Amino acid sequence: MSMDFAPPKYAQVMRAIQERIESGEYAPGDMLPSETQLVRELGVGRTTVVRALQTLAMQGWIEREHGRGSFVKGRPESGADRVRPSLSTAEQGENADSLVEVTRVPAPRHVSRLLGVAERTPVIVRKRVARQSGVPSAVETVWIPLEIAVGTDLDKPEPLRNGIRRHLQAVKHLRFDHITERVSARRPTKEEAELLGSSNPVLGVLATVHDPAGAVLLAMSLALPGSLHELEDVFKVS
Amino acid sequence: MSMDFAPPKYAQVMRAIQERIESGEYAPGDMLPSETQLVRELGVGRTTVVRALQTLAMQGWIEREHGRGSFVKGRPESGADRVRPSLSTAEQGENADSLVEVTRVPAPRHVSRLLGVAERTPVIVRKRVARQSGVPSAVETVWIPLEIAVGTDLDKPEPLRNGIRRHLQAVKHLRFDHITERVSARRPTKEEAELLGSSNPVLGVLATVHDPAGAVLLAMSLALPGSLHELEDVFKVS
DNA sequence: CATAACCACTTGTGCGGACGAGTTGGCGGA
DNA sequence: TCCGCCAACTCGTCCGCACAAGTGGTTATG
Repeated sequence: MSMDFAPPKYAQVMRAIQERIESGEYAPGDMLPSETQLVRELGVGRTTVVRALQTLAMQGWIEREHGRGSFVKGRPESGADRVRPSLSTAEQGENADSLVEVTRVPAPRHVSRLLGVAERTPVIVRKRVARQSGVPSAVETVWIPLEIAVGTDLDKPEPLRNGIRRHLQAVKHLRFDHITERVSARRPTKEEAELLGSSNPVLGVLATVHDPAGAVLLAMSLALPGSLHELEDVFKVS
Repeated sequence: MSMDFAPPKYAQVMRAIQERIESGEYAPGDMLPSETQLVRELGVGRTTVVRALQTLAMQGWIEREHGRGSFVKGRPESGADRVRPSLSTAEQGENADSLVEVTRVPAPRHVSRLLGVAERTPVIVRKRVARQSGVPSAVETVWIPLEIAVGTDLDKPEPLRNGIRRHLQAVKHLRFDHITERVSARRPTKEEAELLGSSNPVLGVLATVHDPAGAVLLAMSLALPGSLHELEDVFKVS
């Protein structure tokens, strides 16, 4: 009668141990019960316990030392995902305020390079201003090839409430697979300076969005005022 | 007689399959031999084959589909490690040309924050200029607490041939565990502008280096001219 | 002809047992 | 006292077997 969908036992063992770590019952540095003890306590085979422990070790929850035991390390840090400005730009919903203009122009040289099309091929440009509590905090310029934009609302001057990624996903089933992003420092262009209300240095982000096959779906150029944005990153040495 | 150090069998199975993928014998999309076939071919138990295949799947070499088979995906991409300017600064060897000055000064406010010491605590400052084919490409200012610098050559105005990390490792057995890095855009300071020969916008990098316990070993502030540096990053969506 | 049952294949999970090897502490002999 | 050996513990690997469950093609049935 019951749905009776049981996760595999080794996963249950993992969960049990993770919960004890998170609750503090097993503190960092503590030795875990030995495999044999866990077998008795949990009523499963050693194969199962070992599989659970080895997976936890791979994920960084515990450390295993041959001949000594298994030791708690703590909840693994997720690698502290960096903030990805281009990803926010792809996700962010638009409103009448943020959308500056939508035009169709021949692709300038640097954009045609990013999109992999011939120079001066017509492309759609969506220009937007992101604001934080009213203050302009970024100018986002998105370049979309016509083949991609056709049949969507990307070339229409109305705000996309759900953002670019969700719109393309819903209307044309296009999947954003990965993004390459290049960050530098530069002066804002004249237009960016006007929209931002300042010509102080900006972080210039150039990004291309790719589908699973690696083809470029669209490109974007962001101007983030240096006084408002810091991109933080934590990483292990060697 | 022989050293006769044999890696575990499951690792040998993994290697065998990886090699066949890299050689092209198994092309992306191909179905791998079934577990039973591998058992017969390689003369090991199914447990061993399964462990190898499941590990390969976790690492992204292959995909496994219940009831259908295992399929080649290809060599997993390493996540395309981003360039870490602060890491280069820690590793880079110095020479008479690059070292600008080594002084002892009271920590200014923002540095004392980074180092977690009281304002105006004396600290060592090493200032260097990185060059690429003669052109100044970065100004690197490193701030080191006295406790760390004592007993090392960090407070001496001679170039450290092997770089800061290796020097601290060799002399005081201090291990660099992780680094947090914050990137922004700003104008260079007057001194940076002089050393760089330009006052165009720079990427400003503030970084702190931590030991395994999380304690701050040193801090650094880098000025990378925007016209010379792009930080590239590739990442998966969602 | 459409459908259902069946079969041969695949991977997923689980058990018990076995042996190897590293670690630790205690016990006895020198 | 000091040192070496050994037993008892730990994890690492491997095996054979078993059964569940998903997939795809063939065959029997209505």
